[in-house]
Amino acid sequence: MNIGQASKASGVTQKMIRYYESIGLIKDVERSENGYRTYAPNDIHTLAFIRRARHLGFSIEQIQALMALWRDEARSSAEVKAIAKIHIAELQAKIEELAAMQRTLEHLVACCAGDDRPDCPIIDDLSAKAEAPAKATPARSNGRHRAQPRV
Amino acid sequence: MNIGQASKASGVTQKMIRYYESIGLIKDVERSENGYRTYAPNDIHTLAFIRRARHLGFSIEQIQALMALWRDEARSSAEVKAIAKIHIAELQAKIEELAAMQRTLEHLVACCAGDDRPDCPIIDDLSAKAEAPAKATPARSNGRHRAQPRV
DNA sequence: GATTGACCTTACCATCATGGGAACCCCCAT
DNA sequence: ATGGGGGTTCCCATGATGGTAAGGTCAATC
Repeated sequence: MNIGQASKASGVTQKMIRYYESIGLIKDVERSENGYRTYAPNDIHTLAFIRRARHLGFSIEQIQALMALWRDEARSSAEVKAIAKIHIAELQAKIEELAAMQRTLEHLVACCAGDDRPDCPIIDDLSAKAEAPAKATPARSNGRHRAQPRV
Repeated sequence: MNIGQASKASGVTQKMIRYYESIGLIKDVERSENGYRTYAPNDIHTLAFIRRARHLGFSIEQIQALMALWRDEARSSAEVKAIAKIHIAELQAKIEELAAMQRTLEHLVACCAGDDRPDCPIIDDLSAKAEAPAKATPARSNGRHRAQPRV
């Protein structure tokens, strides 16, 4: 099975299949005489595993660990669970970060008339020089740790 | 005021100040004879604006639009509000995507014994070949549009 | 006057996972 | 032999950020 077939069967793009091979996430696959990569059903299975793990937001590094456990007959489910729990915590952190932004914005939007006049609490907030906190949403610990968050 | 002072005063790293200049988000600033960038209080204000907008998760492109409105005396608050609403929707979409991952993972983790034995529903799910959906979380439309989500 | 150290400059590389495209090779059918 | 639909490698781009190296500048201290 060539890479095009493997891509369709696994749902992973050809581009990414080659990338996963190049970074060692999957082993270098057999080549036929013309240099084409040749995939066995087992390889497709592996690729689909990766696709599903990516779909759940696992990083390549985490997937590497998961695949090692997958192959390991003597694994303990505790190890797998630990990785999953870490990822859940990562997702939770990210969600909270985004939700905090959203909350602030919702508040500002609610305060903004949204008409033809230039007066705008959103702009005011962004251009504010360390004003006193608003009374409507008091002392809410919204975990601002990074000044420049990666979004 | 040199870039170091400007960085401290605005909370934007020197690196990012130069970057913002290079991409045209802020105008090329005055240079003193030795080639050092020189910042006026107004520039600091602009940088702080950018920092706060980034903190709310606005993209550089959106910030460009927000800053144009900020400078525009004849702006309508509706224009600002529109940008903010778009961003709120983006945040919402992202949050839902992550929450869907989290929900699935929570379910799998709850099903996993997490002991010394290798049997693991998490691994089983990842390596599954298009099984029937679980009954515990039925037919939930969790918006899976991208096969390989950017997380 | 010379050295030190804090500051500034540009330029390049790395991140993370992914897509796009060019230039080229291979195979099969018309 | 020509065309088309595979495949291959290599380079570049994304977005926003950090790191580092090699060098210029300045003020203070020895």
